[in-house]
Amino acid sequence: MAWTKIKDALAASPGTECTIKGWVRTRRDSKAAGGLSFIAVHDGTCHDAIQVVAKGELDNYESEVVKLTTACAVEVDGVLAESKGQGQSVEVQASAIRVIGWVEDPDTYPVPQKRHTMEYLREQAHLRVRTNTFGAVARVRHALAAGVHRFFDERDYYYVHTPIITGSDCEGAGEMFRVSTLDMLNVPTAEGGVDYDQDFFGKEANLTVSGQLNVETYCSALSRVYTFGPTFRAENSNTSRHLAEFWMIEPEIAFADLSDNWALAEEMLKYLLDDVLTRRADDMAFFDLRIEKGLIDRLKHVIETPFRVLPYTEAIDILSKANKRFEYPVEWGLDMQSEHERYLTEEHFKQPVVVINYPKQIKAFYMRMNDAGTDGAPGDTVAAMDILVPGIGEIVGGSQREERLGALDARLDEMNLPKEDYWWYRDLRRYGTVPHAGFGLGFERLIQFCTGMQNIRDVIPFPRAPRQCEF
RNA sequence: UCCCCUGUAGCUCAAUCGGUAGAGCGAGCGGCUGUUAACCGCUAGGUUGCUGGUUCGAGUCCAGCCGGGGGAGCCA
Repeated sequence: MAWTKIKDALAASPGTECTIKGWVRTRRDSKAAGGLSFIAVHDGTCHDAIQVVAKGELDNYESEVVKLTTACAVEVDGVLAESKGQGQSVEVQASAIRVIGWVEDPDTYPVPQKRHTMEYLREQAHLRVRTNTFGAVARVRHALAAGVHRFFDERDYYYVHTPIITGSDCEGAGEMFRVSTLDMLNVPTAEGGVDYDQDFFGKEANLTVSGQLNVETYCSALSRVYTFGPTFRAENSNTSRHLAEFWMIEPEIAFADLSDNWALAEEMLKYLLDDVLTRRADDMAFFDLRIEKGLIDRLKHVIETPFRVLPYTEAIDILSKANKRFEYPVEWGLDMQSEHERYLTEEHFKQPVVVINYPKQIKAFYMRMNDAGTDGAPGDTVAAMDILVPGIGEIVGGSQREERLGALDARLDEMNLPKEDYWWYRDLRRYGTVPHAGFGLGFERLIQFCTGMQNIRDVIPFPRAPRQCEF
């Protein structure tokens, strides 16, 4: 039962006896000295495969070893030795090779050892993790997720499991997926509409688009909390930066204002970048070499540079004076478009930028109203922030929340939102309300930022997007 | 949802003005070599996304449908 992980075998001393288990990447044969084969075997425990050296004297050399192809599963007994060849320090001199699982038809194996396009591999999502690139993405994704929990745990933030199914339709962050057990061919009606009273929950239910409103309730008792789970948006967006199902990290801090908020976001991003560069140095070196040249330097630059904090009003000023023709208009009160955000973070500042204090009309009802005249703005602003990073654009969106019941109600009225739908959210402002703030970080966009992967569908194991729900 | 590009061997792509379907990689077999993006030779592999139309003749032109990609919007 006991065997050695390839990660450990590669770090062990020559002379060590071991058994490894894994899958064949490549096999190269030599006729020298009665037969000699070099088999690269990987088991996913690290980026590299280990080289197994199989000699012709093995019992099953002619019958099995020389017939091994990419993806065959094998178990190898042997002793570690300093490699006589270039390219690796140690290798396994095999004393026995047992084939655990053959590839039934190597000619039609969908992921042979050759170059593939990302688009093709996306159609082979169940097999693509066997490639260098997707194995590295999977390990980096894990490292980032583990880093998120460690970061928060070290700072006394509690992980709160907010619900996936939500009965409130007031999250207001986009189109939702309906959850229902009603017979679609025979929908019960009442008063001209669907009678949701007969549905599973006795009311309309949807998949969550954000855990924020729920996590605020726990923030109002535990002080520092976060959620980290899947969220769902039924938007018909077809881009390399959007998914219908994606994971989001949403901390919420009590007794905090907007500056505490971006400080936490900046600290977390830098912590995670440093963490992944250290813990997954092998995979990050691969991304730097094969996916995006200069990736590691770019990330180190982000770690070392303080984020630039920029009021929205000032950002509009910079954009309107920029010597650049934009497709969309730049005007105070309009939301910034991708091209504007990209200009600020990629061309003007060339570093992550925290844009704060947006006009209230382009932001959500729960964001805290700023005092009139903040930043010299010509209109009302709210304590919102977006963090923009080169290459991705918006990676974090957050705000200080409106903790004053009167101001919150005024915003609900302004936006024609029925107060009764928000009864439990309003209760938080009635019973021991405190200033608090939080943000959402798109986990897949963070992985894109860390790996240089161009398409968000390639940093999640099984992407869900419009007309894409295979596997 | 909008704009643009695209669909040919397992994969990546050629195929001139509409005139008999090609290569590389991968795979199989053989050769060579402590090999490592190995190398050399041979072999197999095709309803050109689907349906219809124009034509003596369609991978190529036209229409519809389906799939894939890039950009935009929406956002994280």
